[in-house]
Amino acid sequence: MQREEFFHLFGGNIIVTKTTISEVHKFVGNEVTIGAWLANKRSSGKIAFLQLRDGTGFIQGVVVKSEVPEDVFQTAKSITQESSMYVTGVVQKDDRSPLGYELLVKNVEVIHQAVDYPITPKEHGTEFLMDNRHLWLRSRRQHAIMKIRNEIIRGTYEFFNNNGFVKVDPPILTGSAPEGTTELFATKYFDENAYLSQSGQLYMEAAAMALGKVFSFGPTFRAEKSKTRRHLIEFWMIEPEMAFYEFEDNLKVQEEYVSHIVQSVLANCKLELKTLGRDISKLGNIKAPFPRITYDEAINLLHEKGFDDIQWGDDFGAPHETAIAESFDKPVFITHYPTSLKPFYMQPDPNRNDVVLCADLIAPEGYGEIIGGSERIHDYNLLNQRIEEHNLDPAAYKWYLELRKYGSVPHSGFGLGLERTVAWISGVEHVRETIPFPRLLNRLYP
RNA sequence: UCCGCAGUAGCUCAGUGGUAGAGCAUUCGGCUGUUAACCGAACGGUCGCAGGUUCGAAUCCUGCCUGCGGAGCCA
Repeated sequence: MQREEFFHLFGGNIIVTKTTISEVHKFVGNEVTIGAWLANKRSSGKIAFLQLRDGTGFIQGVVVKSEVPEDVFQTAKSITQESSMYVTGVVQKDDRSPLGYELLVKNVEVIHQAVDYPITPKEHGTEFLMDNRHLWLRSRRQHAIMKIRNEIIRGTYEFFNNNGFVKVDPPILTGSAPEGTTELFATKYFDENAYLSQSGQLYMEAAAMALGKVFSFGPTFRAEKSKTRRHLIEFWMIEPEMAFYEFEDNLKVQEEYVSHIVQSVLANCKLELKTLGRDISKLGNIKAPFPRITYDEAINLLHEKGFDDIQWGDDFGAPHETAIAESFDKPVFITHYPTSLKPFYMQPDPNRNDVVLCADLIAPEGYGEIIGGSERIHDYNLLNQRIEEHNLDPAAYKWYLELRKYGSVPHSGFGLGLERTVAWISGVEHVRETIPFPRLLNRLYP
C-alpha cells in the first residue's frame, strides 16, 4: 500500500528514517524505509522471504502473514523479480544472514512491477549474459566485482596522492601512432587522420618534466584481434611517470603501489571477496618487496621446467608467463629483456647493450602481465638513433625528442592494466567481467 | 588471421535416422525460516541459415553465419 495510507492506518510516526542497506546496522530495533529492487523471492503460505538489493548491498526482508495487512502479504507474494519498491520494516540482528541483519517487513510499496526479467536464478551462458550486460550488472557477483574495481581505483588515487604525484590527463585523440607496432583505431579529425590513444606514456613523460611525479588514469584502445581471457579492445590503464627515478626506483614504486591496492581490497571488500569465493590466503602475503628475475634467468628457469622450444631472444607466451609465475607466491618482476623485444624508448643497460632497463610484473595464478615499465632513454642522440632504427616518422616525434633537448633527466615509468589487476585480485576468470561494459572482438553492444 | 568446440522452448541442456523432451522462468494451486527453497498443474518449438542424401533428417553430407576457448600480439 502507499506509504501515506500505511502510516495513517498505524498512527505512529509519519517520518520513518529512509536509509540504505549498507547503513541498517545503525538502526537495529528501529523502523526504516529502503528503496530497493527484488533480487529473488521465496514464499510459503504464511511467510515470504524477499531478497532485496539497493546498490549498497543485499538484505533479506521477511514478511509474516499474521503480522501485516492482507494486501501487503499478497503484494509480497505476487511481486516479480527486479520490481522496484519502497520497503518499510524493523531492522533485526540475525546470524543466519551473511550481512548479519534482516528486515522484518511491515509494508511494501511497489514503484514499478517488472515483467519477464530475463536473467533467472538458474545458470546462464556467456553469450546470453553478455547480451544482457546492462542487467547482469545487478547480480551479486557483478556487484561484488564492480565494488572491488572501485576500491582499486580509490586505492590508486590514495597511493599516488599520498606520495606526491599529480594526476595528469593525456589526450585520447592523437595525431600519430606512438609505437607503430600495435594496431590503432583510426578516425577523422576534421580533415586530418587521428587515432585513439593506445598509451598516454609519451605525454606523461612531458608532464613529468613539468610536474616531477605524475600519474594518469584513463581508457586505452587496441584494435588487435585478440580473443583471450586477458584481452579487451578498450581497457583502462594507470600510467605513472617519475622524473629523476631510475630503474630500481621505478620497481620500488610498482611493488609498493600493487601492495597498497591489494591490502586496500582485503581491508575494505571482505564481503565482496567472500561473495566471489576468492581464496584470500593467496592475497594476504602480497606485500613489497616482490621477487625479481632477469630475462636470462627466466629463460633458464623455463628450460629447467621443460620448455625446450624457447631460446634467448624469443618473447614469452602466456604458458611461459604462467610457468614463471608458478615458481613464486607473489607477483614477480621479469627484468632486462632483449632490446629487440621492447619499444624504441627504453634505456639500454649500461653494462650490456643487448638488454634494456625494463620490467614486466607478472601476477600469480596465471593472470599474466599486469605491469610493463622501464627507465626511458634521456639522451637526445640515442633516442634520435632509435627513432631512425625503428623507421618512425621524425616529424611526429619532434616534440618528444625536444624533452631531451631542454634539461633532460633520467626518468622512469610504467603502465598497469586495471582490468587484469581486478581479475587477479577478485579471482575472476575473464577480464570481460571486470569492466562494466566490455568492448570485445565482435561485441560493441550493449 | 590460424587451430579447436558449440548452436534444440525466454534461459540451461538431453535427444545420433522413425510422434519434440526435462529443469528453471511465467501463470494457477499448496506449504510459517527459506538460502539457485520445495510439491502439483498449465503455458511454451522456424531444432542457427541455405542446399543436398533418404520412404523419412534435430540426427548424415556440403557451404555460410554466430558464439565460446586458445594461439600470435599486448596491459
